[in-house]
Amino acid sequence: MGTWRTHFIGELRSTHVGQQVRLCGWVNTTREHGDLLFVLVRDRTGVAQVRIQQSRDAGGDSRLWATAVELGLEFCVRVTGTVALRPDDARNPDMPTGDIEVTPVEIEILNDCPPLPFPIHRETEISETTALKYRYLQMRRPSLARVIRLRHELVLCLRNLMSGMGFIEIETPLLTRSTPEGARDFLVPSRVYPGRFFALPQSPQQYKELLMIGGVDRYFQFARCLRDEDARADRQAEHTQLDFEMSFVDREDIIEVLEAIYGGAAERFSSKRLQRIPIPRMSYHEAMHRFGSDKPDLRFELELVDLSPVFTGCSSPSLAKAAAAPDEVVRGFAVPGGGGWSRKELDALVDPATGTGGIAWVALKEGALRSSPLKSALDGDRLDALRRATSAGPDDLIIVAGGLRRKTLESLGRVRVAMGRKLRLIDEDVLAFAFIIDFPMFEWNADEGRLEPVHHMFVLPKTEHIPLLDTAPLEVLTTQVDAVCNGYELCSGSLRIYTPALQKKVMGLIGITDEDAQRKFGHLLTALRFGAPPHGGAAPGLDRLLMVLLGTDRMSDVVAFPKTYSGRDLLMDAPAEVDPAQLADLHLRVEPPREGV
RNA sequence: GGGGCCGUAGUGCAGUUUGGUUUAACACGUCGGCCUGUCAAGCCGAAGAUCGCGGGUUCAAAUCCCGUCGGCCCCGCCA
Repeated sequence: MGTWRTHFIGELRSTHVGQQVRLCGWVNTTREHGDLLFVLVRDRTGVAQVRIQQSRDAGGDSRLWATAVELGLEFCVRVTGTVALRPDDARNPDMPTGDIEVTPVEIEILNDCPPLPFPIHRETEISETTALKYRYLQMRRPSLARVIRLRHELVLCLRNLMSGMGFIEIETPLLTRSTPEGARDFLVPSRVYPGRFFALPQSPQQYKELLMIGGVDRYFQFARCLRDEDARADRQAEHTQLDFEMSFVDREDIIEVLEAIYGGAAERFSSKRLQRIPIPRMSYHEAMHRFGSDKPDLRFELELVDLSPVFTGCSSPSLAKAAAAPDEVVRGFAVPGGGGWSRKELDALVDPATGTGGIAWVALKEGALRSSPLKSALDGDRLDALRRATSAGPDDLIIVAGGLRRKTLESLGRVRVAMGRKLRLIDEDVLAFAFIIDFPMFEWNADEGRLEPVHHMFVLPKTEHIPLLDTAPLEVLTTQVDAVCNGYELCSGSLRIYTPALQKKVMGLIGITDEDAQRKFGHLLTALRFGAPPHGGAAPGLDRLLMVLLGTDRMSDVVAFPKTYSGRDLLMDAPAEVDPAQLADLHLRVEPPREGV
């Protein structure tokens, strides 16, 4: 405990009565009653009451009183005194330390404190700007303090778990090289090599493969991953992954590790119950077609169904085409009770700015068509067929979309989630984990006219699909496995390509020339030649895991010092300009932003 | 790159739709006073706001318009 203090405040109980204690902390609140003053002092473990009396004839101490009345909120103090039992009628059963109070012999003001930008002891809402600027004060509030502590305990638990399973923790460089593909890199200019740059890692992907080639066999690390892309509520420029990799394994072995991680974390750190045990698996194809997402929220239904038969040969040219074309779909679902929604509510469903363009709706009233932009296409018995296909009730709303497969399914998926929220179908006490498997290897990038990897170029295809690389690369499925929960992607993993020939072939398919491959990935291709073992791994995101365990939808709620939506650090005021001499050292010259670029 | 919401004392907010009876309200905090068992203590009083910034419309702007800055959220982006 050291010499500064004898006890943590939150541990004081009636068993300490009579003991001399010395406590350090902050003034949580003060309450003055003429001759009697109550000061609540708080440290990270809790709050306890200190009682000071003024009148000497009642045992008061004028010097002590003079100090005590000076105390303001959040003064940093040390209190030396005796733990006393409170009178029976003055105990506070709502307070862990509510049976006792401290009678001080000395109160030392270690540091005073100006009026606060926001209250600490009362957890009022704070604007994001103020909260982030004074994050160290927000951290004194029990709610954030608890999250930060929980994050530590989760990390500790996972570290022990990984070590127990034979993984060893290895740090990989933060200063590394930029590689093509993937997100935009954060760059660090080299002073020693003019015109050259380090990149901060988007993930330790190549290093961990090199560790396997190095015979490490089982590696893990809590890795910071940095990507210079725009934020989302669940996405910061930097985040942490429990990165791991293992040799001589199948996909099943990776899933086993992930089950241990997620099972352990959910059991120890969440009061929510697992929806299904063991964690169910679903193919990418099934997830996209049933839920319109590769990270489906399985806490509610509203599943997408095939509506092609309903619209085959209908009078709407786009739906008729979508029902027939092999690369298009027509799907939809019924929204219970949505038939009576206003035109405004219905129009809000279809907004290209929110990624729900191309959505159509059919509003029913007492089983009949109330209104729909598809009215003319629902001639004859098509309306009945649509009702049957979606199992729609008489006053439901039916959501319909047809068009290019991926875009249409994703639009439907967004509407599905919006409807799940609007109708409050989501059970907040559930953790609906799933493993998504059998991802395609590539998707077609129409803008650039080339194949690009769905995950990354190191993913090993399923063995039986390797021949398809030559004949039908878009049909190749891989060993990738994603862990999802409550609509969030928590983790991505896979077996990796471990022969130089296959790796070169995949690089060629995505348009990397042999020359480029050698220049940018020569280190890896060379390493693969030296008896690289079959290997694979995954990288569970720590921040997102905490989010679902705690039930928050904002990553900044689980990070000690988060950035703003636009990527600034309001506390340190970063990014910031630097001294011209620093730029000169780095051989850099700053040009003002160009207009309209 | 595109779209939406927000910005009013230290903090959180009302007022903005329909410009003028508003001296910009309320709560917490701050300051002063009262109070011997409070625990979101209570009671009385006071100070504290060029309504994010710039421009415009108008007899008159927190309120309407344009621009800009900042925060939040979505699409794109994020292997």
